[in-house]
Amino acid sequence: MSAASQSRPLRADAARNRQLLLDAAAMIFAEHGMQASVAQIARQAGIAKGTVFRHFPTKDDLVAAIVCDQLDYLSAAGTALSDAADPTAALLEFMTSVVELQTRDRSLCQAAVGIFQDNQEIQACADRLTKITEILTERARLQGGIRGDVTGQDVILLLRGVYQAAAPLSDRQPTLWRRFLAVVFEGLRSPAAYPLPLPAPDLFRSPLGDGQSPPGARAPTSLQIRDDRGNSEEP
Amino acid sequence: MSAASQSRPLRADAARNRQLLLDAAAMIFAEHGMQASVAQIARQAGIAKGTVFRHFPTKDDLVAAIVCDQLDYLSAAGTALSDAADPTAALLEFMTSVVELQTRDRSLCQAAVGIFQDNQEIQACADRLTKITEILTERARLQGGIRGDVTGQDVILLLRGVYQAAAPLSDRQPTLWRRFLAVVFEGLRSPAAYPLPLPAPDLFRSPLGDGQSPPGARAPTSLQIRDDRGNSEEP
DNA sequence: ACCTGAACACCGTTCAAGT
DNA sequence: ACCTGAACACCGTTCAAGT
Repeated sequence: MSAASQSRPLRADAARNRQLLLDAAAMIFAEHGMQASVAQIARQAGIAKGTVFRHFPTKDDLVAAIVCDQLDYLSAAGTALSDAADPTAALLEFMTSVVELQTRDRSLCQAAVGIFQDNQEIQACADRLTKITEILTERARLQGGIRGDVTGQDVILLLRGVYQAAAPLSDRQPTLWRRFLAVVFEGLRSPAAYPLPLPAPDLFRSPLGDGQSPPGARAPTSLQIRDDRGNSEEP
Repeated sequence: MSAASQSRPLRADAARNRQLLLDAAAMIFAEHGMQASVAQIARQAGIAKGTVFRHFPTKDDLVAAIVCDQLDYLSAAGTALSDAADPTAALLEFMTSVVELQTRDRSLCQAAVGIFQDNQEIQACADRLTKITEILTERARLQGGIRGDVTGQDVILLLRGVYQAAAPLSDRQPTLWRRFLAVVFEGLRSPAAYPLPLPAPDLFRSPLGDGQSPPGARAPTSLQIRDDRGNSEEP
């Protein structure tokens, strides 16, 4: 379902092997994270190691394919909530789903850091997810449930943070992320006591801000105590 | 300075090599993260690869030694702030320092997940840091600056989250973490709109809660929308 | 005691040889 | 076209041989 509509259709055995490979990879990455070996996945799928690299030129590409499926799943979950009666509650429910999936699949969050940057396919999926998150965020913002200077980008990245905050204890306290999600959501709530420092993050094309600029950008430095020479990009 | 006071002193050349090794490792880990190869570090230090494993039985132990130094640095920074005039501002300044160090040294945060669990040395350092963080947190709490159900454990783990949230964009927007730190700190502020779900995390010995129990534990489920069957530990 | 470098079992990746 | 498995350059780790 991920990158199927390319060139001409695969040969029967190739298509079969590809599916076996994807299934095996999804299973093993979910359990052991993306540091699981290609050999292990190939064994699980019942194909030769070399075949893996025929379907995906690099291990990262294989991870990317799996991650894309999950990002799309989250995009769908977000879309389903995009006309909910209570936008703020919908946003929280969406955020819950995102962290929940991360805890179920260890590779999702790991992959985000390493591959996000240059992988084309994952970029497209991430963009879709960002877009729907932006919609949910804006609805909650217009409802007055969350502060005015928060963007969908903020939300997505913060959800990565929520999962990672709880990750060190995930085996001993597997639902601890709910606590941290509550803290973060509390921080997003209206009314805002202090404006956020720095402009909102921008995952998209341009180095910083083009097209529709994010709403709450360029707030004064607020409560930052140490010297923060504001929004200097590259040093 | 880390684990020096063990058994009898090292031979002159061994002590010298150990220091060269630690310096090289600190430099290279900071720059490339802990996935930098042992060979690279040995080369930088000007010693043989085998010598690395004579001083540190495993690569993780080497990482742990470096990380411990940094945890101790943060503990010292926290101690220096433990009698500041404004406890809430002190806590925020401390939190800023912690995230700042993580952005300067990529290995710190990475190591926390993988090694925290079973490494003795790192446990001791982390415990010290947790203790001083607890002190700073309690002072801010008593001042009324942050909500009553937040612990030092929460703060430490959330700081990991703040860094990780900003990590995917750290090369393009290197100070973005300040924005996310502001969101999280806002979530910790008083007064609390809703109580936090789940008991506070507990990095220490016991599976859950012994000795001095954390303050705000066992709050009702608050705003969680989806089914959260509360604080069930192992499923 | 400590250092060294060859050796080992792994890893991701490549590619000639098969069907 | 696609699959296979041997081969390659790497990795962390071990250890006999040196001083």
